[in-house]
Amino acid sequence: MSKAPTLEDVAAAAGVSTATVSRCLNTPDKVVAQTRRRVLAAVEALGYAPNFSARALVAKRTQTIGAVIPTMENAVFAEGIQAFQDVLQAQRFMLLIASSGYDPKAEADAVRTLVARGADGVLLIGFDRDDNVYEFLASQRIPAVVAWAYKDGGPLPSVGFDNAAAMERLVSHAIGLGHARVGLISGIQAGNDRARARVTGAQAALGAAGIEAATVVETSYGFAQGGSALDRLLDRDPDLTLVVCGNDVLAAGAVRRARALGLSVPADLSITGFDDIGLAELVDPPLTTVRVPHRAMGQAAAERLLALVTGQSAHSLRLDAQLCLRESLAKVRGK
Amino acid sequence: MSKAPTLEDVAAAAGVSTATVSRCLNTPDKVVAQTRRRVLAAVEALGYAPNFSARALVAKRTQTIGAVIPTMENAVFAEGIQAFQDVLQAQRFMLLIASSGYDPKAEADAVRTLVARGADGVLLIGFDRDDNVYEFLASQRIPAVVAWAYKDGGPLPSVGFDNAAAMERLVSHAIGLGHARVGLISGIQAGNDRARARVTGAQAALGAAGIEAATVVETSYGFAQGGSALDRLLDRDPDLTLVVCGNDVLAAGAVRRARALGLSVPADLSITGFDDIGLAELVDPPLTTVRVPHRAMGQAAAERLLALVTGQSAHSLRLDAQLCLRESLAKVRGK
DNA sequence: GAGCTTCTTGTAAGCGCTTACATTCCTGTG
DNA sequence: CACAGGAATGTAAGCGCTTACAAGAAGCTC
Repeated sequence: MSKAPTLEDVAAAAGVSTATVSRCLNTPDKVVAQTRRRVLAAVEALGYAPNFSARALVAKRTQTIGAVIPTMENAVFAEGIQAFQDVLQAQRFMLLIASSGYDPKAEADAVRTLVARGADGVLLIGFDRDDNVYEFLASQRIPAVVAWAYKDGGPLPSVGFDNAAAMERLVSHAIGLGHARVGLISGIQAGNDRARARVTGAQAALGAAGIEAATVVETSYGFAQGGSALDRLLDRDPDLTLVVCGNDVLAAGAVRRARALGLSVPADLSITGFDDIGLAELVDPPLTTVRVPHRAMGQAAAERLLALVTGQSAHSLRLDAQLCLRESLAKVRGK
Repeated sequence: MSKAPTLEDVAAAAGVSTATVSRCLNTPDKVVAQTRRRVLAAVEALGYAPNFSARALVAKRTQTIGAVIPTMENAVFAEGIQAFQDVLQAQRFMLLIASSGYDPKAEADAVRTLVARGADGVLLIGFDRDDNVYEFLASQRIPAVVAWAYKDGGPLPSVGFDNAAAMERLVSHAIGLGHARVGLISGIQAGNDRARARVTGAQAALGAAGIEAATVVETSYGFAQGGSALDRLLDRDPDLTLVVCGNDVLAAGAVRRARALGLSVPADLSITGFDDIGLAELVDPPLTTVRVPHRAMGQAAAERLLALVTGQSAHSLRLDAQLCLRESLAKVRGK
C-alpha cells in the first residue's frame, strides 16, 4: 500500500464511475442497492478514506470547529472543552484547538488562523476582546459562539451565566452571616470579563448592604498565588473576617496559607471560592463556592455552534450558577 | 466582501501570474523585490488569505497535528496537551483533538479520522492498542509518537517514563517503612498500559520483599470512586496498613473516605497517589506520590513529532519520575 | 557578438473530490 | 409495441492552489 487509495481507485475496483462512488458515500439512496453493495465492498477492500482537503475544497465546508481558550491548565476549561468536543465528535465534526494564554492579541491571531484553516465555526471564551475580532468574523461569515459568559444582545450568541449576579448572591449570603470586613482575591481582570464581573458583583453586594467596599488584590492563577495574595490582603487589613476569591484554586491556596498562619478556617476567617471544581470539596475545610455548569456550557455551546454552522439560528442561553455552601464559610465569630 | 479573494484575484490585481503570487507567499526569494512588493500590496488590498484546503490538497501537508487522548477531564492530560500545543503553536502547527474516552475502538476510529483529515502527524497516549492501528499509521506513512509511556524498541518512538519502575520504587520505599499489608486501588487496566504497569510495579516490589501480593481493586476515575474502592478493600482486609493508589484523584478520594471512617492518615493507614497533580499537596494530609513530568512529556512529544513530520528522525526519550514524599505515607505504627 | 549560463516569470497540469448535465436503461401507458 | 417519463449511472468541469517545465531576459565569457 504505497499511497492512500483515491475515489478513482475505488471506482475502478468496483467497475463504476467516480460519481457513483461519491454518491454512495454522500447520498446513498441515489444509488441502487446492488451497486452500492459492490462499491462499499471495494471501499472496504481498499481501506479507502475520503481526502478531506479535496472534499473541503469543493464543498467549502471542513466539518471542523475552532476553539480559542485561555489555557487547558485551568480545569474549568478542560472540562468544558471536553463536553464541547463530545458533542462535536458525535456529529462528526472535529475540534481545532488554539490557546491564547489570556493574551488578547494572541487570541485575535488565533481566530484569524483558525478561519484561514477553514474552521466552519469558532468558539470564544467571554466577550472581552477588540471589536475588530467580531467584525472579522462577521465579514468572513464565520458563525461564532461565546461561552462562559452570558450577555443578552451581545455581538454573538452566548452560553453562560451571570458572573456578577452569582457572586453578588454569594457575598449577600455571607453578609447575612455577619461579615462586614471583606477582602477580595481576584484573578487578572484585564481582558477577562468573568473576573471583572465577579469583583463587580461582590462589591455590589457590599454596597447594597451599606458595607465598605472590599480591598481587592489581583493575582495570576495558582495555589501559591492564592496564598501570597492572602498575605497581601491581611497586610492591608488584618481584621478581615471573609476573603472572597475569584476561583477555587485561589481559594484553596488562601485556605492553606491561612491555616499555615495559624488561622482557623472558618472560625477565624471565612474563605469562599468560585467554580466548584473537583478539589473544592476536597480542601479542608471544603469550600463554599459557586457551582458553575462547565459541562453544560460546553455542551450547549457546541449545540448552538453546530446549529449556526448548518444554517439554523441559535439563541443565547443563560444557565444558572448555584451557591454551593460548605464549611469554609461560617457566621462571624460571636455573632 | 461577497466571497474570499483567490490567488487569481490577487494575480489579476498585481498584473502577474498566479504562479508568481504563490511564489511570493511561499518562496519570496525566488521573486524579484519589485514584483514582490506589488504582489504583497495586492494581497494587502484584497485582504487575501490562502485557502488551506486547496493548499493542503496539492502540498499533501496540512500543518496540522492530531492528538487522541483519553479525556481532558483528567488534569494530567490537560496539562500535557497544553504544553504539547504550545510547542505546536510556536511552529505554526495546529492541533486537532479527538478523545477516546479510554475506548480502544473509539481510539482507532479517531486515528483514522485524524489521518483522513490530513493530520501530518499523530500523538497517541500509551502503547496499549491493536496492532492494526500501528500498521495503518505505517501504511499511510503518518509519523506518530507515543507519550505517557516509554518503551525502547516499541512500534513508535515514545516520550515517557517507566510506570512500573516508578511504582516499584514508591512501594519499596513504603516497605522500608514497615508496610506489609498492602491494598491497591487501580484505575481501569483494560486498554491502559500505564495503569497495568503501575500495578505490576507495585506487586514486583512486594514480591521482591517476600511480601504477599496486594489485594487489588479496580475502579473508574474520580474522587468518589476512590472512596468506595477503599471500602471494598477494607472489606476484604481490614488490617491493611497501606493503600497504594494508581493516581492522585483516587488517592484523594481514599484519604477522604478513610478520615470519614475515623481512620487517621497516616497514623492508622498510609495512602499514596501517583502523578502529583496540583491537588496532591492540597489534600490533608498531603499525598506522597510520584511526580510525573506531564508538561515536559507534552513538550518533548511535540518536538519529536515535529521533527518526524519535517523528515528528521526522532529517538525516544525516557524522562524520570521522582518520588514525592509527603505526609500521607508514614512508618507503620509501632515500628 | 555568438553561445552560454543564470535568473525571473509564465503556462498549464494536476491534487481528489462534488455535482450539473448528459446519457442510458427501465418502466408503464395508450 | 412505440414512446414519454423517470431512475440509475456516467462524463467532465471545476474548487484554489503548487510546481515542473517552458520561455524570455539579462549578464557573462572568449
